[in-house]
Amino acid sequence: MSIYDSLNNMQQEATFHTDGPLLILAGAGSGKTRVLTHRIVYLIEEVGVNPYNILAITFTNKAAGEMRERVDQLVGFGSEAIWVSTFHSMCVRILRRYIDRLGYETNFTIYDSDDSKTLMKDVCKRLNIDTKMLREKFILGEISRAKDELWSPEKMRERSAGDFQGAQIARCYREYQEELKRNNALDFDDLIVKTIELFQKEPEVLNYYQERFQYIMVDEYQDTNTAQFELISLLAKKYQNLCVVGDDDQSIYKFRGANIKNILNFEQVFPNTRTIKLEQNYRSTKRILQAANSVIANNVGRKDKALWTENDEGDKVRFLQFDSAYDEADYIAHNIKEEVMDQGNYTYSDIACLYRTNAQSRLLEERLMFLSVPYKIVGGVNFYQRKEIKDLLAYLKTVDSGNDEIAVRRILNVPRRGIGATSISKISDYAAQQRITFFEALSFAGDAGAPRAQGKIDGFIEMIHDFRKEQEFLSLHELATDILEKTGYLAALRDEKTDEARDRIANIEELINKIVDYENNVDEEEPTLSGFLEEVALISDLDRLNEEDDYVTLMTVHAAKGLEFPQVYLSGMEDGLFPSYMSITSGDESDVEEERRLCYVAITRAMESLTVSCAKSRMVNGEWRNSNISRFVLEIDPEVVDASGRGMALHRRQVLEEDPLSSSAKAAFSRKPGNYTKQASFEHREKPADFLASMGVQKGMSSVNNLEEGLSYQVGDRVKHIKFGQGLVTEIKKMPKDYQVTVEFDQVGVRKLFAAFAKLKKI
DNA sequence: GTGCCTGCTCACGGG
DNA sequence: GAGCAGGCAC
Repeated sequence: MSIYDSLNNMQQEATFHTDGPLLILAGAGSGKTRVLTHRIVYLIEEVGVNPYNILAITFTNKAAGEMRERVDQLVGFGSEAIWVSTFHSMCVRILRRYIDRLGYETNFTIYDSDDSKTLMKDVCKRLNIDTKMLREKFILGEISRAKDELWSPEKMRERSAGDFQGAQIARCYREYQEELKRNNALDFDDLIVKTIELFQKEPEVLNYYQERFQYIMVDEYQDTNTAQFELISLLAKKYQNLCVVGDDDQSIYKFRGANIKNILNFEQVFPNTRTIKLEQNYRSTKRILQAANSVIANNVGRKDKALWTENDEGDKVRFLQFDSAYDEADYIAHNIKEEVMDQGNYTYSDIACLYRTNAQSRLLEERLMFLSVPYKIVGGVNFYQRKEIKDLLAYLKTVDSGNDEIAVRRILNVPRRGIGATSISKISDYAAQQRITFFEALSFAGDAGAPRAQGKIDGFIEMIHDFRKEQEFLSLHELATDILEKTGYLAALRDEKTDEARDRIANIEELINKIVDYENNVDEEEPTLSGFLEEVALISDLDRLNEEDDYVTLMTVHAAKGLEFPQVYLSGMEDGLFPSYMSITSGDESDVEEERRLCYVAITRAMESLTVSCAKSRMVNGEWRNSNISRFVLEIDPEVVDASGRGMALHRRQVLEEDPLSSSAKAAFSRKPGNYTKQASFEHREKPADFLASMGVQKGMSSVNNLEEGLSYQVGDRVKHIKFGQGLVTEIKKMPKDYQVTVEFDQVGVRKLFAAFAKLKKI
């Protein structure tokens, strides 16, 4: 009896085929992750491959985390030597080591799309391009496409001969790359492109990694683009031990340059490829699989295949149409609570709510929170795009290295120091002229033509230098806290005394918590500022720590790829939302086909129970929009659909009776989005006086003594937190400048908080 | 240089 | 609905 006995014939064949190129065409739920992980074990234990020589690439951080876990469980000793990572994090790791050979410093920063946009704005200004006519976003999109295809600015210029707009974009591209380099920064696409450049320019570096990664596996292969394919080809060229796993029906990243030819032409590029098809589904009931199959069958451009299962028939797919998106969200939240609390059929973590766009999470969040149903939103870059978070990160980046102009400029006058836009742009031009960094140029504000600002700027420079010195004896979260205090950033927010400012403070607190999490969980080396910044640059979801907690998962269908849940709610199934308006009106039927594949992915996430819902009317961009039932819903084989549900009207009455906030709840729905601060809004509503009092108490706290007096609670007390709700204080630990309070919250479990930030209030 | 108001634009997905 | 650029008054 071996661990491989549990695999079916095809799975075994894939597992045991270790030498030479291997293409696994794996349908949804056909156990491809099992094959990949077992294959890794087989390589190590039977073939005798050193774990150090294995590379496994996944598409999302979540997938990488899950694969890592499964591999660790199966392999045991030595598994940590295996590289399991996303394309992007693999490239970061390589570039941190060798990018100096391309003339960058190894402590480069990574620009997110907002940073890129800011930079492009500058570039356009410099090139006299009217961004009303030619939008930055459009230019960046074109540049990104060029990078996906590995076109240099030069190549782009050649290709756009005779095309005025194309030529302009090519100019922007060149200028943009120069600016990035001057800032010692890379954007997301550059991570891939520069790694390829490195490999092409430095054969011995390539050789090193070819020797290192003798066995390479790529998951979600259908979503790789040309650049990623080139990268893998380079790495696998020497040993040819490349195993890719993909499913053309689940290709959902065409918008990002995914090139389906990478699958279709694999056998040509890698001769002697062995191709194995996995067609038995182990995940879903027959009816769910039938629903998925009947939808995807409507795609014309696809390889015909037959996914089948030996699983039970299962329940029919439930379909419900509601009057409004409020009703829909409300129903889902109630239904989840009922399933878990009353019927005990499922735990919260068995359940996922999927939707097409991130914006749809707001209503669900609101209702789940109201019913105290624990939930977590996966993905959604919201948190790290918030102004206050970006500000604090910009401070940390500047302290870490002044090279990143975008970061320095972001905070030079935040909070206000009387350094205006005119001075900033003069210094920026001067820096470009002198070929020095913006931060260096700050010392020459006079020469740059802004002599009057020099005094204020010197104060800023000195402050940054002070923080750099402090770094030596402060931990990261202490440094962050110190920055917030000394710059007056927090004080400015506290003085505002608006709901919005309080939300921002809560978000900052969340970031501090994340820093502490990082400090506690970084295993390889010492926690460093650069290390933390690197992590947040690539990971949008640091919250992987509470994995054992029981919560409902909310995410977009894109984010759900590769995952499975016993019970799935698929909401917002309306024409114009899913499939998106853009795909319907583009005139290109293949756009709708990509949406249909996305729908196929959504349906195949469900193992036992699938509820599909839509709303007749929904608030979109400030106005009510009426929609029809999604064409995809109508494509589901009627045999497997139960559309008799009419619980919504009944249910609504019930809600009005038991929900004292329901009138104001509607108003609350229209509050600004804030995945991380919603509870705060409700808390304000309930006890504004308490909340204000706790804000006031915090204001004067700067020294430990003050603070000690200011702590209105002790171990054993029940306290209330604006975000996490109520809980029990289990420990108070004295820290150099603050107290660390451990609280067991009723809803979110144990959290360690800092007294100066956590506005804990005794109840 | 700052703060406030207005009008415009964008509303799909990921690292 | 919300963020942002541009215009304007101070």
